[in-house]
Amino acid sequence: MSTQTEFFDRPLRADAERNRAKILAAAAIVFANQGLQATLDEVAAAAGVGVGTVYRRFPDKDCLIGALFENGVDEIANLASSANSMENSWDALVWFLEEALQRQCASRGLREVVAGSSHTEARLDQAKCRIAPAVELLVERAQRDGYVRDDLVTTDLLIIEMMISFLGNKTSSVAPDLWRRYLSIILDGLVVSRTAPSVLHELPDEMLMGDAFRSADRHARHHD
Amino acid sequence: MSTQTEFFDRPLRADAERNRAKILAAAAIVFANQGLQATLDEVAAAAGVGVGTVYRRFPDKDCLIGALFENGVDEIANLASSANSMENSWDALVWFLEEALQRQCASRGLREVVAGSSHTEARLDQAKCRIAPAVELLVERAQRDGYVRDDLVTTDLLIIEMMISFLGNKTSSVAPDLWRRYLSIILDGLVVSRTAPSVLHELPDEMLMGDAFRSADRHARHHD
DNA sequence: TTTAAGTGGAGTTATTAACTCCGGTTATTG
DNA sequence: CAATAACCGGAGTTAATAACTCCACTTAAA
Repeated sequence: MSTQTEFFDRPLRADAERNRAKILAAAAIVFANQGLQATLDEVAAAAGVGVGTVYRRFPDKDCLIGALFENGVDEIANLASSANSMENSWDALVWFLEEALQRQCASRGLREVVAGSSHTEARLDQAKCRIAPAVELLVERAQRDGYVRDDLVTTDLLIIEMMISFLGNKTSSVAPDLWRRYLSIILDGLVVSRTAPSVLHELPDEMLMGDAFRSADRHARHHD
Repeated sequence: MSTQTEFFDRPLRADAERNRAKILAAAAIVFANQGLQATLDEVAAAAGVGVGTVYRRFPDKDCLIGALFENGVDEIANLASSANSMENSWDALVWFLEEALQRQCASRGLREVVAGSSHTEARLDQAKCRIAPAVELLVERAQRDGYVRDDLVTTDLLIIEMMISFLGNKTSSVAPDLWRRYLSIILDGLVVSRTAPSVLHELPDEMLMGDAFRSADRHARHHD
């Protein structure tokens, strides 16, 4: 993180820069838990500053969202690119899904930015648009190499990511890694052939039993 | 549908009963498309009556939701029970998932009622509680019979249903049967062994290519 | 010491959605 | 064909919510 905000402007006063950092840190947590619909008043409270301070540093909500998530979205796009330069195409696919989903499942805000349409920031849309083509490449390569069933369409992967990250957000407060179970199951459904039971991925440990299930969405307040 | 609303009360006047039916029909459509957050004003408009008429027949929103979805929730619970009396336990599981998901994917309101916690109607919760145990039985039987991998936990199925129905709602306006693709993939991931590629379920036709994907959630306005 | 920069948070404004109210209409009944 | 009780529409009320502003006060830094 640089110690100043805009390169061609006077740097912020020390306390102002400190507050800016507090705001971003608080916003990361608040938006991760509640999604983009969280109030800037809540962010301010979490940061221990007044709303005014938030609005002085970030003209409006979208700017804060932009500043907060441009790295995250970019990072996911980069993951897909990096994966494309791995030697084994199946490992690349799995690696990408795990890395990308880990991030999106841990932050509802990030998921909504990647999946959604509810912001004005051009830089986010721009970064978002880099994701799909790279993922499509990943799928095509894994198909060519005979790992992935060939009736799969490249967009299927994007949809699967969307499903899993949705689930991940819903259950993150109760069982942060639960989504890995369903990723495993889906991966087993994507491969071309499985010769014996032993080839099945062992399902990740973390699971939800009985009552814990019901409490899962009582935790995730607000909408769906 | 009976021609009167309450058995021990004077029957409604003919026009009132007609309007009641119109309201329920309109509400079914509106809640299916928009989810439970739709306004009763919108329902009234869709029914071609005034809001007052809606509120005269249904004291509040929850009552309308209750009247509208008790059948639906009950029906899903019954599906699970019926499935349990089918001879082949794998067919039973698949049949239940297809039937239940068809209903929940076609109505965002129904999905929210089944998955969610945002209503006051006791009758709905009551019916809802019948679903989980029946599904758990289904899973256990299919596992005992060696169809389903035994590291699966019974609640996994409920979570899978939740994931798929979420996706189904998001894409229903663009590709109503798209969810079937992902059900197929997941089913392939649930079975204990697949001996050859030919054993893979053929993925359902309907798929989403390129641009259609982006437009999918622009259609599904509101929230997630 | 001076002052420009920064701060908090009460207050403003706009929107939204649930629900009420009442003057006018219509089905039913004797 | 009244008479009337039931019903109707939809403007209006109320309450909540969230984005954003404003200004009297504080503080870093030159």
